[in-house]
Amino acid sequence: MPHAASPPAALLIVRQARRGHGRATLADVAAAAGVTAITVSRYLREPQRVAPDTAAAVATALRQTGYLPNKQAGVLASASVGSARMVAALIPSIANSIFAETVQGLADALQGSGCELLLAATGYSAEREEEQLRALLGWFPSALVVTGRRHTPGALALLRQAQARGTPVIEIWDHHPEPGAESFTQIGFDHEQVGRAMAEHLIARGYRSLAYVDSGVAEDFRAHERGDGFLKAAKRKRVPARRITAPALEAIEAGRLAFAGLVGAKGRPLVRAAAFANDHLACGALFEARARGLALPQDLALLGFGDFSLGRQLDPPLSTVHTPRFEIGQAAARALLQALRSGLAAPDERLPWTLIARGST
Amino acid sequence: MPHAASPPAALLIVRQARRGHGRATLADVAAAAGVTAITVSRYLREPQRVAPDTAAAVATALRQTGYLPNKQAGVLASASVGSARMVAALIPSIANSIFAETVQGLADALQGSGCELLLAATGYSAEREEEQLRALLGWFPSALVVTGRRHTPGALALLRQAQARGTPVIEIWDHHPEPGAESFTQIGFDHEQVGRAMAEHLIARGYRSLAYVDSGVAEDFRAHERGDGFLKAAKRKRVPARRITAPALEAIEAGRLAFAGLVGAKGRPLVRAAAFANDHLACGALFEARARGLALPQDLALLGFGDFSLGRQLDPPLSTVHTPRFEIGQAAARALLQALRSGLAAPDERLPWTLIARGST
DNA sequence: AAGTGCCGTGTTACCGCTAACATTAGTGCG
DNA sequence: CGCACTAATGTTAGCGGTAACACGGCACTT
Repeated sequence: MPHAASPPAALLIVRQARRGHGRATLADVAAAAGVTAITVSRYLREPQRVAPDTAAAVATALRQTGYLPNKQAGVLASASVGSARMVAALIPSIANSIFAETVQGLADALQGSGCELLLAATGYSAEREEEQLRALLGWFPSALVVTGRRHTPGALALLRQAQARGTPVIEIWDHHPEPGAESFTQIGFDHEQVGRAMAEHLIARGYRSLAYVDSGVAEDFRAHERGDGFLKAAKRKRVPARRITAPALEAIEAGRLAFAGLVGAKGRPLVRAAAFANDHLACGALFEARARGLALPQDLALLGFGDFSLGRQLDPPLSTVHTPRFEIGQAAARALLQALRSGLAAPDERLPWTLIARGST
Repeated sequence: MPHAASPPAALLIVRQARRGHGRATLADVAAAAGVTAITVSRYLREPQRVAPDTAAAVATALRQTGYLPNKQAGVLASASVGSARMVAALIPSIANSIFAETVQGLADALQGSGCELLLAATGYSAEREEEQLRALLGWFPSALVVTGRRHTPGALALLRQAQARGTPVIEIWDHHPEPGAESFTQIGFDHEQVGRAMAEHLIARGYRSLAYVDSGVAEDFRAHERGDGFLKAAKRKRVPARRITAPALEAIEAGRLAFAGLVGAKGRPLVRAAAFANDHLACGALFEARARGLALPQDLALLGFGDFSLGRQLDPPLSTVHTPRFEIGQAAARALLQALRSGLAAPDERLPWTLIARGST
């Protein structure tokens, strides 16, 4: 068993400094201002607690030294959860405009409160979500924003742990509270309900055979759920409906190709109307339909999801479901800031969507 | 002057723990494994340096305790720059698909190396960039990725400081090395050159009066530079060219409205060809032109920028400039990882773009 | 005049982890 | 058998900041 080391006195002087960076520290500022570190620290956090002339001296010293606080040290020292003012967000894909806009909303709303955003993409993989979550948690984020309500058991355990420690956990883009099972704050909407509404819209318009063109991304649960709702509603109304899956390609192109599944050998549509997992797919199908000389919506009605700006500009303009994608980010920011302030989990928020009937249905 | 406090011995016991969170620390794991903290720390960083049976005990203890390393503490302790494995990125807008894809490329390429991404949007404002930069630097990121080569003096000073301390600084989406002025690693392309190529393409096609429709975003320097190059090249070839500015709206809509500036009172085009700051603007103009019954490209040729998937699907398909938007992110990640490993600034990279002539010119 | 309370600032310890050095046992070698 | 050397682990002292408490001085009581 090793014994206690007795360091030679000279060593204390020899030991070289471990600071690799050249940045000014609180102590440097304090020295310049003729006070101690804690006074500078107080000035920065509660300026009214230091005397006016001390404050002036500190302010000067801060300017002279170009001090930038080391947040790592700050978080470590005030170990209370939430002090980090850093929010970790996990989304399926950054390149997907839907999530990009949500992140924009989140970032915008956090900006004012001095929170930084730690972002990671899961590529729609639950396993990668868990992995990323583990990495992000290493930074002790003040809050966690994850997409959807489906997680691996491991990820779920991590999220629950975090929540138990007082770190708000927000699930975005979904709203499906399960009675009994306590869960995290959900901010979004019910995708099955949207799917039902899509089917009901088409049926109300008089279309009597339907299709739902699902996303080619196997783990896009929310798109699948809309499909479930769609088929369920059609079944209830006794209208035949099928589900086909788009190829896993760039979405407009995928929509073009998926169109093949909607027409028979003679090029005539097999269904009267089709709903799509997203507007890009629908636009692709619309382009293809037009290229083949179909009259829309007489020969085939098309209904998108997402209300991307493109759909509005087409001929006929695409009927679609407007989603609060920017608002989800904003609401998530509001919810987590409130949770941080109050210490209580923020309430779920069901955000409104709208089915916008334009020319294509 | 206050004196040194002499804490009563009892106090040492009474003092409550400052740990607010309930997470296992290295010491907890060490206790469970019957070793000291440093051994666990070694196991995690250089497993080959601990004896096999110790390693086994530590591994078990890690599993039992569900230990997650506290990266704040780790970074603080190993104060060497770059140890954070966290990259801060500043982009104009997350919602803009161009930058979203770049961030996706960055995130994808960083993923493997265990780097986290700290993201902030500047909203195309240089002042906000400086502000955000200041905030991000508080986390001691291992590397900085900023967009473009124009910064406020304050931001520039911060970037230079960071670089001087050994933090790689990468400017993306631009490539315009100024001889003499040493700057940061630039990864992108020369926008003025692209603008020239756009004009030359249109002139080569035989169009003898041109317009450049600039972005409505006042601080989109790169779009302006393309316009500069465009006008310069036209002037050199003695072809009349004007610059008009799109309204600051959603881009497709803005393109529709900008179209008004391209036609005279009688609805006839004032120019033979127009180039646009981005594909969305061009698509908007294309929609409007088609709606007014113009023949494209006979009555008016349209040239976009960016090669968004939409343009490929239109009739006529949009001629455009393909940009390496995903690759810029990837290259930035590669560059900064290399810089971190080597300790030297990574070399500039000029990434290739391509002018793709489709049907609209 | 002594007690009370507050104001402004300082001292100390500690957050969780790691660099630097210390210490022990074991191994090879002349 | 003593010595150098290595392998494995430990001790100590930080990193830069903040919580908790200490303490002198002053104003205000009574």
